[in-house]
Amino acid sequence: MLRLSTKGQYGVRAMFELAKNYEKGPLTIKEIAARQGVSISYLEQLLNKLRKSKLIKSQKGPGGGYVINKKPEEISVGLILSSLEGPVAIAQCLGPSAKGCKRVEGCVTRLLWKSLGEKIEDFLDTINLNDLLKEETKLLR
Amino acid sequence: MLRLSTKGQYGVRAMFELAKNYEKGPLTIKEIAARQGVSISYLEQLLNKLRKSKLIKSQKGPGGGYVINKKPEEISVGLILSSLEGPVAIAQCLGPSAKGCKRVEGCVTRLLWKSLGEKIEDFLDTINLNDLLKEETKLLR
DNA sequence: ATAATAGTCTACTGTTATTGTCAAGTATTG
DNA sequence: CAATACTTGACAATAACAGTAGACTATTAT
Repeated sequence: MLRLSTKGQYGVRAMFELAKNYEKGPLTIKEIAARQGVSISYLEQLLNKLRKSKLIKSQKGPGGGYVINKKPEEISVGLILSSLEGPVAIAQCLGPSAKGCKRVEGCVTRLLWKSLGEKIEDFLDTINLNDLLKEETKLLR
Repeated sequence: MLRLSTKGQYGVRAMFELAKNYEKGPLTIKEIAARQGVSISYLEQLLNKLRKSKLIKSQKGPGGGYVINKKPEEISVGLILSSLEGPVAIAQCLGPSAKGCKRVEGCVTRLLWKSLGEKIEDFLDTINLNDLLKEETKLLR
């Protein structure tokens, strides 16, 4: 239960690659796709969304590619995921298109999902790309 | 993102109804379905799973129905959800059928999803049906 | 006994979201 | 101006979800 789509997973991994590379200049989509074993076409869509939410910027032409648009410590995993998949919405009655559920008032389970959602978002917002970078150097040691 | 299926939502609500009723004897599936506005056939499947994991017991024949099999405070929301939908598995590489991902060692994002999953399970395990009952009386006051 | 009640089980179907692929086009640099 | 690389939108396969249907079994009250 509560599976995250591959979109979110690939997206975070791509951002992680970009963060690792951000002082060396742009990374081509081809390179990112190769490192992750994902198709270029699919990755394009994700990077597109991330670019539109200003988390990354792109540079065309030879030598171009993608770079993160903020420092790694300023980009939380929560930001990445909400750019790609919208806000956490455990139940429909909590999402942007809330409708149908007539028991909004006094609905105990709704409160439950709401507070779970908040817990998750809090967690995701406290973790940024720099944390992941540090985590990796720790693992490789 | 991270939507919970209706299966989980209906299941928790059904268990909540049963908890409210548990001292008054069995509740028929018909009654539960009516209170929730869900079809009997669909609800059956859920109650079946809950019965198989011993969270509820059933009684056939006139006057029969379903009753919870433990005290409300002994049934956590986490238990209910994992009976219905299996364990929390944010990413495939964490689930029971983990396969494909060759970067298991040193995969930073995998650790991220793992600890998120644990956070979620911890939260769900700390909340039981009695908590929800108390919450409701608070809301109705 | 037997009729009425109530749960059990399995198979099937429509819908929706996910997970991609493809192709034609646009912009930038050397 | 050619090579490189990003942009966009349409489309298709697959899987998961959500729900329906029907035939069956067990229990109780009369």
